[in-house]
Amino acid sequence: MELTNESFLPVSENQPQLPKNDQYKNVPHKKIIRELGLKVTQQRVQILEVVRSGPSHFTAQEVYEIVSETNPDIGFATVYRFLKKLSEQHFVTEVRMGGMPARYEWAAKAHHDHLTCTKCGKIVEFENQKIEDLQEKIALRHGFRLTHHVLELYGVCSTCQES
Amino acid sequence: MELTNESFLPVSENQPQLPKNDQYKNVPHKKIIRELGLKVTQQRVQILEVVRSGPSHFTAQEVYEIVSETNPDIGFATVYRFLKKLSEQHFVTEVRMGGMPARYEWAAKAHHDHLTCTKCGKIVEFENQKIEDLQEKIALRHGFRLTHHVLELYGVCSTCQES
DNA sequence: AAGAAAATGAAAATCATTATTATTATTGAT
DNA sequence: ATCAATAATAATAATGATTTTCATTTTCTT
Repeated sequence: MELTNESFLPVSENQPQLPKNDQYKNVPHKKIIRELGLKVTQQRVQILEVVRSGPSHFTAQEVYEIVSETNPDIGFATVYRFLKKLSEQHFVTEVRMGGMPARYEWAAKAHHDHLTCTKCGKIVEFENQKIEDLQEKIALRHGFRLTHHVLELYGVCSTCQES
Repeated sequence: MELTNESFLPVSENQPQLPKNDQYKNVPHKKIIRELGLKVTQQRVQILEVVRSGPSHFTAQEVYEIVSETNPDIGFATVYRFLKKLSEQHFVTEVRMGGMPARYEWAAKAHHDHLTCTKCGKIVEFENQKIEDLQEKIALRHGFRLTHHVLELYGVCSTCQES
């Protein structure tokens, strides 16, 4: 496979469609990969491109399929390994539920939590500073230094309540 | 295998060692199984006995091993299937992390959340009514009827911070 | 007690995740 | 720019948790 530095990324590399409040908004993929202490490879850049500009909640399989359109030679394990690295260092958040494959989400943007409808799967994102503050307090009270958290609310959305 | 109704449960069936605030404290295992819409079997009663009086965070494997001491003929799938039923109806909470086996917890007791040390795995339980209230508010604001939630805080405990 | 329906145990099947390995690509020093 | 050292890759295979299958047994109703 022969790809020049320019050719493999149809979309601009340095300004992916990230949420406005992403603290890494203007940081190129390559820089992030280096911050992780990893070598910059085409595959990783391509994966980051999808992760940072694609849908907000994705499985490794989904990322793999999207990247495959650009680079049919990429391996699933490569995607998986890299997502794991990203989540270890909290660049992405990993959420596991039921027997489902893990879902990932670019986490460097402003933090938020999820409200999920158990009937239709609809996901609403929300943020609540009061809850965040209370969490900090609780952690401190128990002598913990907080690194991250998972808050997932489950319920039935208004549409599904009608049936 | 022949077991009478009396013999397979060395510990009293109707008053397991449950937390004081368990809303099902005085409800016999059998009644709970019926509430689930399931038939009452020895196996399910035995599993409930372990789930309700055993350790607070357990894997299916752990329950299986404990029940096996009483009933060596029980199958792992039976334990697994029943725990799944229990979690579907929120009698137990299922938490999955990393590639680890799912951990379950009797959930009918007073609700609480977890603060987990990512270094040593120590788990601290806490409850915070303010957070619960805020969650309700958020759900209502989005038109959801809340059924349950998962709040897991991760950090480093005081002991591990020293190293 | 008898029949219909559900549950069980054992095993096989599935699926997500991780490890292995031979090959290829990246990096930093020349 | 080129080279050697090192890391990353793709393709498997391996692992391990979870789920399904199915022949048999048990429960629940009548």
